[in-house]
Amino acid sequence: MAQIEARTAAGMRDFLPNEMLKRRYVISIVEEVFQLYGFEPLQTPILENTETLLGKYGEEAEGLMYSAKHGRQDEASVAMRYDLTVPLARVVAEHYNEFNFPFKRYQIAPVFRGDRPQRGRFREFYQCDADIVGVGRMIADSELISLAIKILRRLGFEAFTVKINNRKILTGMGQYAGVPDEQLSDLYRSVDKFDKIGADGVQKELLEGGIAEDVVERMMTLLQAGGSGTETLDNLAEVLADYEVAVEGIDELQQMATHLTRLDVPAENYAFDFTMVRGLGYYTGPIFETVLDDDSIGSISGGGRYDDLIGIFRKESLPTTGISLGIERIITLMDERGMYPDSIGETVVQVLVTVFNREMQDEAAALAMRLRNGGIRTELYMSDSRLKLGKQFGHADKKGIPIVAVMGPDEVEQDIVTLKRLQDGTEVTVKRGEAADKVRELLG
RNA sequence: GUGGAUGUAGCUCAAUGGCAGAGCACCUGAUUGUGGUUCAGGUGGUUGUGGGUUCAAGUCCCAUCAUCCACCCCA
Repeated sequence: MAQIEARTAAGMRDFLPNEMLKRRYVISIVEEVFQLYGFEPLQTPILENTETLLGKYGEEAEGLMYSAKHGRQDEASVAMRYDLTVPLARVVAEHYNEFNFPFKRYQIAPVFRGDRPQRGRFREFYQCDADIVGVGRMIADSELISLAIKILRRLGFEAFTVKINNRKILTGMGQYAGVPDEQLSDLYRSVDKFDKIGADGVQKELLEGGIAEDVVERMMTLLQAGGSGTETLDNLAEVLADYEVAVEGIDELQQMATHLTRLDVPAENYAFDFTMVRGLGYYTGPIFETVLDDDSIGSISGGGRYDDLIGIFRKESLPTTGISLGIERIITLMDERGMYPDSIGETVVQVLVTVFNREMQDEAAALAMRLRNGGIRTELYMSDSRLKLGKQFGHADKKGIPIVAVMGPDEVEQDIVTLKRLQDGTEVTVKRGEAADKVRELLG
């Protein structure tokens, strides 16, 4: 029988133990800060009814969605979630009467997209979302930005900027430019490329899109008017004064600027950027995106207000805003920059208890239990081949276990144990009863 | 979905159409109470897969699959 080739499916990854330790470190910090801001955990199924997921996107979503089949054909079709936002909207509608609003939840969980894999782009990846349901005021959006900044700082990032824009302003600009509604998405797409293709590139695309030359000229001026001061907004408000929706959007950003100061967000950490669009069609108000000042990897967090989404599942919608941390990118960056504390290490094991020979097996097991009962993460050596201390030390070394315990005939006779710290070769003998405390001391 | 590049040992990669190799990793020993360093030896291959050209194919041709890169898209 031919062997089956051992490999993950396209775009899927294994996380081996040493990677898991890093991922868990990042996730634990993110989760801790979510809770500091009063968000509560939520878990939803990986599979949802296909109808739920198709919700708003129809055929658009179909191309990227994994459908899930089983032997029975006579049930409603289900598919794997491609984000955590649509399931949240479903949860809110389904459990509406069980919640007190505002409802603040976070969720860190895998999602699936049948995209073609590329660097930093996988078919299974983690999303890390915090959302506030039931508040239309700008304090909610502002708190999300404060939250994201707090998390990034805790993880060790310093030079970054949250770009802020408002869909209402973009809509107003579209009206100002005289772009018909059905061409608005083309306009946004071009504007969004500003970082990549520059002002000239955007200008060219807009002209090719059939927008009049003088309008393009004026739009280019508007787009490049970003900055963190509210005077930026004032200037924009003058130009767009005739477009109600734009005025509303500008006013929202002005409110946010005030809130952000109160929420410990310094002016150098955010900027209004009218070229920032974000792809999602469901945003209705403020949108935000975080980029590192010293790396071109793209955004490491993003979000915005989507007041209409819950309306897909309920007669009346609820104002909602949310933020998503690009945790896969964040982890990639932290790997590249070595931003993990040394304490994470390569293994969870703190001590390897060696087995001197088969006769000493029970003594070794007893010592392992003594250490475990003392709160030390302990591996008891086991092997089907000949027991050799050198091999056991080698095992500890390769695995990154910091301390090795040796208990040979001499130690048993004197009721002691030899502990060796591999890193610097420090070796001590202690009474067995004091082993756990001594290990803790050696670990520093 | 479009275009390009690359597939050789577990990993990183060599090999003018002419005996499939190196480094690292792994295993054994030097070392029967101690890892890393060193030294000696060893395991490991249907060269992604299927066809074709040739006396001869890792190498050339076709197809296919996979990976990577740039687009498209990115809920």
